[in-house]
Amino acid sequence: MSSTKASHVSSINASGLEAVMLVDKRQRRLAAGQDPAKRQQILEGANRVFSHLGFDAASMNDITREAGVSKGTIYVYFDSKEELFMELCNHYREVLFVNIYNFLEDDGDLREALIGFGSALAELITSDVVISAQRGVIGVAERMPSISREFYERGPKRGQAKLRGLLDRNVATGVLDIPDTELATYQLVDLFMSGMFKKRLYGCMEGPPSQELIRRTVTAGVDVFLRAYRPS
Amino acid sequence: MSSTKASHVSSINASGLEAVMLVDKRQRRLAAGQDPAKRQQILEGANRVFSHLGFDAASMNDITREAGVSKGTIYVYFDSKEELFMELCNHYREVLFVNIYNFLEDDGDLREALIGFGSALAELITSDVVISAQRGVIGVAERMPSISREFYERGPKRGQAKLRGLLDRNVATGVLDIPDTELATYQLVDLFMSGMFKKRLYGCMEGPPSQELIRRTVTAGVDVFLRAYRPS
Amino acid sequence: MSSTKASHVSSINASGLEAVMLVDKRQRRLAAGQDPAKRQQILEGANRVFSHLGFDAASMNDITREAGVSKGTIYVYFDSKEELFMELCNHYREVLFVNIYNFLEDDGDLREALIGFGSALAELITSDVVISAQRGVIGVAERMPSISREFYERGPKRGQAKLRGLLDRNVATGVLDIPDTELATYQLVDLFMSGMFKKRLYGCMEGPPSQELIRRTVTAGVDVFLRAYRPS
Amino acid sequence: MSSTKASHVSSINASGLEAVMLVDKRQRRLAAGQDPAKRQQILEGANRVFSHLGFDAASMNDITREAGVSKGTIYVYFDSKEELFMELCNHYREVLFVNIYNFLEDDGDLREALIGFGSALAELITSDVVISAQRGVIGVAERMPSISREFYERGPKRGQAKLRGLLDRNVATGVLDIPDTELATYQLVDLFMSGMFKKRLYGCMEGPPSQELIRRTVTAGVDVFLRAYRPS
DNA sequence: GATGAATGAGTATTCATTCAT
DNA sequence: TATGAATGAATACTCATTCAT
Repeated sequence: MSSTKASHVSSINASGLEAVMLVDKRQRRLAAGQDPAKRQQILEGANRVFSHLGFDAASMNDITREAGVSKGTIYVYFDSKEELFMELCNHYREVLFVNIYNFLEDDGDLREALIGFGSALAELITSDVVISAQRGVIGVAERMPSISREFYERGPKRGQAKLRGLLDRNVATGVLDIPDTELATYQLVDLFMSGMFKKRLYGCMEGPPSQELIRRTVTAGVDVFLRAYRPS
Repeated sequence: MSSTKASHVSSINASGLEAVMLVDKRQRRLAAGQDPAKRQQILEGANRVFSHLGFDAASMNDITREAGVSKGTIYVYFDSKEELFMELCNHYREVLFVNIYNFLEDDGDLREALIGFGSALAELITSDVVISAQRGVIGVAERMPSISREFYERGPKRGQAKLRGLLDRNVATGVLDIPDTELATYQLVDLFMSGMFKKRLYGCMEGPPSQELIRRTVTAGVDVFLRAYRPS
Repeated sequence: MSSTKASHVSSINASGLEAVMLVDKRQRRLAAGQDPAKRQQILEGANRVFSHLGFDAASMNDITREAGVSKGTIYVYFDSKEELFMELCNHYREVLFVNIYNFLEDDGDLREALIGFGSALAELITSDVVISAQRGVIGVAERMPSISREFYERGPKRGQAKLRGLLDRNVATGVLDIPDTELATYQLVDLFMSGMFKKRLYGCMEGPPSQELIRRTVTAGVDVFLRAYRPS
Repeated sequence: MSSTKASHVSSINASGLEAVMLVDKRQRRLAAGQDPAKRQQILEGANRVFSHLGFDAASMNDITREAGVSKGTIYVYFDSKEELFMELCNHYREVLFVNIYNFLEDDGDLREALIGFGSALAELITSDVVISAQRGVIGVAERMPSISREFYERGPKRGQAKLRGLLDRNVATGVLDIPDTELATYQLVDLFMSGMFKKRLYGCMEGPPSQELIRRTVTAGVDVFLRAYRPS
């Protein structure tokens, strides 16, 4: 299962995004700034550059080179470097988190469901792509608060809500005994990646954690959670 | 006790740092780059600017203006913008974390000790100063990994080690039953500030959390931890 | 003959260099840093500024203003101020010395040939353009020895070699009796411009010497040389 | 004889300049900017720095360090960096050329006298100290023409006059047959150091020429001169 | 519509000069 | 009087943005 997810993260660029490229090639020419394939091409180049360098150190020339489009063209699609960055964040947020919530639909065993979702989430959030994105977004949080806020609210927070729904349902059926499910959700998500998230963010863990480490951490986290919140 | 600490964080600038400024004014003049008061003045200005703008967007001119010193003077005290930033990180790390570990020396009630330490740590880490510092450091992690890594290793990681000592001692005496205390330490620290840390980092929580919210979150976290790891 | 050359030196900027500017204007646009006219424009501005101020005192802003190009453009054509200066030296060396050696091909009367070549060389070397270049190059000789060395080796030294060839041929045919033609060549070149070169270099002679003065000095020098080295 | 001169050049700093330091130590304190020893100390430091770096690249801090005086003190003795440089040039010109004309007083053999004087002059002018000074002076000739002009007029030119006197006397007595002794003087001086002066100035000859090379060059030059101007 | 050469305000850093001690 | 810390204008160089082609 988590091996399925593994391909999820790493193939984001290839599959998740190209869907948008199904352009109607019949029309002779697209209006300025209207070709989704070109837009996509720019976003992908920008992503590679911003990921490696961060917002400030990335130059529009770098992006130009990486995307294979001219400077002028970029400015037709995006008003400024800042807007390009914001759109990039929005874009990836949509794409990355789109499939992750399926794990929560399952009505099978609670522990299994939590471990499955937790593993997928932990893998995604500690992946190179997402760590870079988070760093970029956190780095400009002070200057462009809306970007990072939105990133969080539409990304992690939405996951939180879905997860909370699952917990609520289990509280209702008496499987769990949780006084404050909002707080418990935060706790559970943190427990999913204890010892991995911060290390990754600060660069103290070189690459993404192994499947095995993720599985071990998530399992331990879920068990702590269940021992604490299962009715005695 | 934690209320004592509360003043600790918010008065860092006023109390913690000015101690150094008690310079013997009798001596003729201080050597170039040797006046601690001036050094402090520069660090404080730099802190304000870096906090608001991040490393890249902050200009030395901004810092000059904010610190009220001339450009030349800054370069007498710090070799470069980068060094100034690193020194700032080191400085605050030293000052901020210096007193926090006292809570772990207590040999009183375990739950009380954890709640005391957790509250102090959560307050510190979600404070404006420290959030800004973390953002700055995370923002440049891709390009200057040594800075952020060092920040983590000398800050959070050191706290982790101290806390783990306490857990180990309680496992030895049979008060706790923990298979992997390293992992458990990470879990506990995350539980201290579930729902607060990320929100703060991403700018989704405007100011620092209230004393009351901290206390509530920490207590809930500690209780989850103890329920999960207390021998049945 | 030397009057033909006279126009050579003073019209260098107008004629010698603009030849390159005959660009085919049909092509769409020239690649960055590839337009010879613009390159020339920058070199001419730089020449004016470096000539008046020397390498260090000349600022890139001055050159920007004088050349009528933007700073960015200069940096597309030349990597640095230093490189611009070196290219300028190379450029003028090539252009200025290109036609001077024709006088040495002549197989007419030796005295006439020496006077013709000496006049052309003296006029060139004491011209405003070349005096400025030499000053610039000598001024940085201590710090950037490669520039000035190259200037000498590709400029004066090469002329020396050609001239020595002529002397060698005349020694072989018994027209001259010279024990050391290398030294004799240096002597002859110095005799060409005795009393003019140093005065010009040190700024003691305001403008370039008159045609008449050059002719007189060169003739006298050649006669000294021939009296000394003609077989008795 | 030329070995005596050799020590002349290399001991300039030690002997020639300290004479000025014979200060009357009885007076309690010297007026600001009036202590010749301190002035000398500054000039020596400045000389070392300007020689190695040239006018522009030399910083007042370098001079401060090298001279062992404070910045303020330098500005008491010299109004500006520029004035310091000018004074330095004047100073060294006086000292260096002061003893060289003794060779011209001799009323012995003409050839011997010319070789003696020529050797001393060539050694002096191609010495490290004087080459550095000339480079410095030539490098700023465009911006500060008075400095370099004065350097030439009081240095080389004055020597020229003395030498011309000797030639004139020999023309009067029929030993030489020279139509234009002014020009002949320039020719003779150039012949003294053919192949050495320019090479040294442009940095194509690493250190000062050997005694042997000087002797050889001067002798050859004098012989050319005499063959050309001795009455047949 | 797409291009990329040109622009010039902005950057970090240096250094001649001043002036409080 | 001598000092050297402080100043801030000036420097070489970069890069987001524009606009002629």
